[in-house]
Amino acid sequence: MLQSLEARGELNEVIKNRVAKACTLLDDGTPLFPNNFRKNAEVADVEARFGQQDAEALALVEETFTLAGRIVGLRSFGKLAFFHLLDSTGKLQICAQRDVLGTDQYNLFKKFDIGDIVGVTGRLFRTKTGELTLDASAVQLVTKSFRPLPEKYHGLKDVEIRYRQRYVDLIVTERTREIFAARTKIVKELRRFLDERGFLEVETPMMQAIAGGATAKPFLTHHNALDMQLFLRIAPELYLKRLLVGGFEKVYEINRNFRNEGISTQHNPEFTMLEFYWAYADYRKLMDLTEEMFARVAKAVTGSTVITYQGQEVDLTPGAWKRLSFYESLEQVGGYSPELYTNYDKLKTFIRERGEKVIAGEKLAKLQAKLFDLGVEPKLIQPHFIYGYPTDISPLSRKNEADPAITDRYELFITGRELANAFSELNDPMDQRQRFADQMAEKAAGDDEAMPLDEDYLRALEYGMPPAAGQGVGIDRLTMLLTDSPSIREVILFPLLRPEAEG
RNA sequence: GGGCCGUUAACUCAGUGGUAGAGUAUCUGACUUUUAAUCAGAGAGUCGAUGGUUCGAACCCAUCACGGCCCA
Repeated sequence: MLQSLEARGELNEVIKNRVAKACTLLDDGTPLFPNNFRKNAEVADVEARFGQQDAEALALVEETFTLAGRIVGLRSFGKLAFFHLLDSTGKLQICAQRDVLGTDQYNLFKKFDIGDIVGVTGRLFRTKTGELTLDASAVQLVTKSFRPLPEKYHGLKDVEIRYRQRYVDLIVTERTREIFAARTKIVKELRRFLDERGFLEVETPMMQAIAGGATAKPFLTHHNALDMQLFLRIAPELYLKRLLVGGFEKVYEINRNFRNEGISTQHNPEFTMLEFYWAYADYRKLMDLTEEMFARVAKAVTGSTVITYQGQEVDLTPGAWKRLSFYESLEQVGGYSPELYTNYDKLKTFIRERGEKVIAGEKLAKLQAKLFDLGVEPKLIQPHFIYGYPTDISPLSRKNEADPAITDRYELFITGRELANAFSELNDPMDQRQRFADQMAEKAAGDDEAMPLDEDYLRALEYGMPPAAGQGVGIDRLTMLLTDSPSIREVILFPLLRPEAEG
């Protein structure tokens, strides 16, 4: 181990000391990585049972507890020491006294380091300062730690180390542990919400021969035995809708999508989406369901439907959500006139002047979408459903019956970001074939994000897909919102980073 | 892809051209109720990398790497 550390230039004084100490432990017959230790309690249980009891009440408790965890924050006084034991449920103070442990056990304890995983047994008491503490009558080394933990007060600040060595971040940053616990809670609560309503959770292919269901660049991979080019999926949409054809009326999937695009505070190449489809419903019904769903999850995670994100209050209480059509939002929120957004040349100039790229031959609807991104989206802080998107940029959505130039589709915006995309599904195979054809034309014209034609999907529609509404919800962004995290990397355990520089 | 900022001890950070600093952590000693324990002492560095300017570079210049924020 020393040689490999030396070779990587990571060997320092502290590690050398710890290795030397470990050697003396081994010489004394103390294994560094034993597997015979068994605990019988967890910090949170102890806290829950005795957290409220005073010193007198605790003195009457004869039960002993055996806990395991990592030593964090050691304060030593010669023949007495206090430290905190961190397990997956929390922290508990441990008191190690020579008079209680005996000289041999105490001397053994003195060889432990901050960061070591240890087992302790003892009774509970309350210290002079009133903290619930376990008075150790036995200690055991469970796992030796050779690397020093970051500074106890400032913690780990270097975001690069926090993301690359998330294991260290999780040990020392309580907030990080909270965020990922919240993330799990969010996903569980979404599942519960959908399960209660009869939705069936399914898993559809992540490796797809045709990457459809969204407009995005895919990752390419290869299957050796079949000698076949495959894409990592950009969306599960077309497979989930095949299941509607197959007769499942309510389905959902929570899983990863992969999009080969830039990285930012709101984009990670792999991200998690909830997509669900509901037969015999339409996009209006989904709006109601979504308000209820978000409120439910917010309440489960934060305790309230009114939350704070980066200092701004956001009201997720059902009924408080605004509904605005796409064109209304351009006028009312963006302050743009129809003279601007319906005039192709004017709009093109306007957008270019504001630094957005315009590709030659782009349709008016695409320019309108860019105008929306520029001047409307950032202003939608409170929850807004923006509905009635142009048909040209909604190739899988059902056309509005009164106006075929727009679709029965909405996007949900909160804190100036898109959180969800939903629509009444297009189930007319002839219309869908035409939309794919339009997309292929755009692809030919140079739009490398345009959707490919999926012949098998059309075949499925030709068997008949019931009218349905479906929605995709970005789980990472929802987690950002509910954990008040400014960057998507704060809510992804191992965000994508370039390889570490050598040496 | 572009702009700005960062990279100094294990961690958090000072250090604007003249021998590399502090706190924490570590080691030694004292200490049985601390919780950023306290007190005394010690050790610990490829100043991200490479090149250049200079008598002399952590510091100035160039290139590169990694990261952050903003823009595309």
